[in-house]
Amino acid sequence: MAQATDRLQRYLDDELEECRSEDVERRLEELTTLEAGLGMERAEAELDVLSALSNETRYTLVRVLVAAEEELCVCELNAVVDVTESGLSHALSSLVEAGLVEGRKDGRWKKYRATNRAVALVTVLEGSVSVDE
Amino acid sequence: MAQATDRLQRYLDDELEECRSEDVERRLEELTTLEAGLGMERAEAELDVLSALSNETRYTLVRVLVAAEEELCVCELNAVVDVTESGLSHALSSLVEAGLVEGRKDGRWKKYRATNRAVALVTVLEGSVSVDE
DNA sequence: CAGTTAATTGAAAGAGCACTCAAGTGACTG
DNA sequence: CAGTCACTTGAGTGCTCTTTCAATTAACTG
Repeated sequence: MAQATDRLQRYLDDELEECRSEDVERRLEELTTLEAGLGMERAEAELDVLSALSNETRYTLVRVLVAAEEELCVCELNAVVDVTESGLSHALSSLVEAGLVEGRKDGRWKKYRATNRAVALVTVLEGSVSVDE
Repeated sequence: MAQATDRLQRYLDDELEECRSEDVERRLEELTTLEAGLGMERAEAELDVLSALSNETRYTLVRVLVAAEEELCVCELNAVVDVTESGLSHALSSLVEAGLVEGRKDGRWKKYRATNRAVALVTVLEGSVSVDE
């Protein structure tokens, strides 16, 4: 990290006309503040949500449940993803943990539906990712 | 898959009063339509974006760049993440590929800034992930 | 133009994940 | 209450992905 601050010092030397070591200190502090920004634990929670979504099987499940706008049975979801029953169960469990779907037992069937969080995220993703790539 | 459709048949038998094999066919078709929904290539693009974001190093970089609201030099970014110079470069390259940041060379320094896509996603994430977890 | 500096690239190791298989739980059914 | 069915859980394994090291490119500097 010593070398890293050296480089930062040279950079600030370039940007500002002159640069004292206090300027480097201040810039480092600014950067740290940016990173802290919203709390660390919150950033971690967001990362958990992203991790849950960033997998073909799980993202497909979420997309389908959001599009369905109703709860679907595990046996129905089994038809849309290409994994074993067990794999599907694991996937759904991750999504529940991330707060992206909710499960409800109905007799011997189990039904899942998308949460508001899932709807919001999928909507923005579909809006912000354009076709040209 | 034969067993899977058997289960779906029994499920629909339960849900509807009666159920013929055509009903199963129809339901399967509906589910496939839900999955196809927006094009497959679009879903893949979205998944690429999610994969790029779902990593601590990369997500931190995006959050910082979004919060900064200006371009930052690689040497500044080096101060906020805990990887080698090389690791940082790899991370930024992934983010560029996903359309989440843009790079610009300025003399011997290189500066990166967040794209609109990144701003939109981070904003929604921060909004939809509540503190209570 | 030789030397230093900023950043990138490729290869290879190490860690982390997503599957599957086998076994288990809870709920209906005859 | 024994059997079947729907789904879940845990352990193990192969594979992907992140990171680092070493080498390279590109730009300024004396």
